[in-house]
Amino acid sequence: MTATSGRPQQNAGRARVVLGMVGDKWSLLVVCHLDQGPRRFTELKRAVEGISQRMLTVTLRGLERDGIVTRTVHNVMPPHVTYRLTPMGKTLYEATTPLLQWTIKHLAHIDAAREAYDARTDTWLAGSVQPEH
Amino acid sequence: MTATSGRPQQNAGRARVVLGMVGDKWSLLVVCHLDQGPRRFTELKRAVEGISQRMLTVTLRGLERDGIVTRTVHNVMPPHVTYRLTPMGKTLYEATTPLLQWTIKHLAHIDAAREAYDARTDTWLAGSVQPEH
DNA sequence: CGGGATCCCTTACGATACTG
DNA sequence: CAGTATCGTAAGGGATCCCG
Repeated sequence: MTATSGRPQQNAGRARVVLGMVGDKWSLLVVCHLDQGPRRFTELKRAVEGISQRMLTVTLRGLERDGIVTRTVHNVMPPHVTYRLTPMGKTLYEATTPLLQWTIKHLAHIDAAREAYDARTDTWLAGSVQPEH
Repeated sequence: MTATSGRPQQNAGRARVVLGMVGDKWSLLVVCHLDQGPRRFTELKRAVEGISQRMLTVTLRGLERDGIVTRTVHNVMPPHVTYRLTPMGKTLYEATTPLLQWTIKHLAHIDAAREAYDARTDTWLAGSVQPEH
């Protein structure tokens, strides 16, 4: 048997839960940065390149709801809010490590596979359609 | 340092690649089933509950393009096509194992966190609006 | 500073019908 | 059997404005 026991249906079903949590565009990015230590909203906004303010809010709310991060509000002016990983959040990030490692290891191979596939596909298209007269 | 070395920006950037591959609704499900051995199109269709014929095709094409599965056509009538994991596909699935394990371990805690969060949120909403009558 | 509310566009996805 | 083609809907996500 493989490392994960049980029927594939079960495994995969569970997998959907994690993917629902960190499978989106930004969650893992944010978790990754929070693994470095607590961060404030604007710090994250700057650190996570390309994220919009709206998506940072949405992402953080989702992570908070799932118990991955905690949100701490210090009632001062101007507002001061810090986000940090929960212990569970820490373990979640650690659990993604093999996947990170895998990606780094296979990145070149993946790119090659894609180019090869696209080249095949493009050729078929070019060959099936007659260049107009 | 954590298990993954390098700057978070790098790690997370790589993570996006894997998530782009298996972060969608069906890919990991399909990979999971193919880990059991080669399968035919209709076998997968039946095995992966709820997947539409269209999404199975789309998913398989994507996995094929990324070098995760191979598609083998036997030219007979009726058509006979088998899909199987590539060696790289095997290792990808293995790399997801910790995440599966993590999910199984923390599922109850996640549900609890969600309910607690939702309860808090609902209370706030209920408190701000007066019950009519 | 740390958001919420709104608008709008692009994808992902599902249902259905047709085909070699 | 193993798809392709087409359509409609829902969700994801970005840009912008506003507010305590």
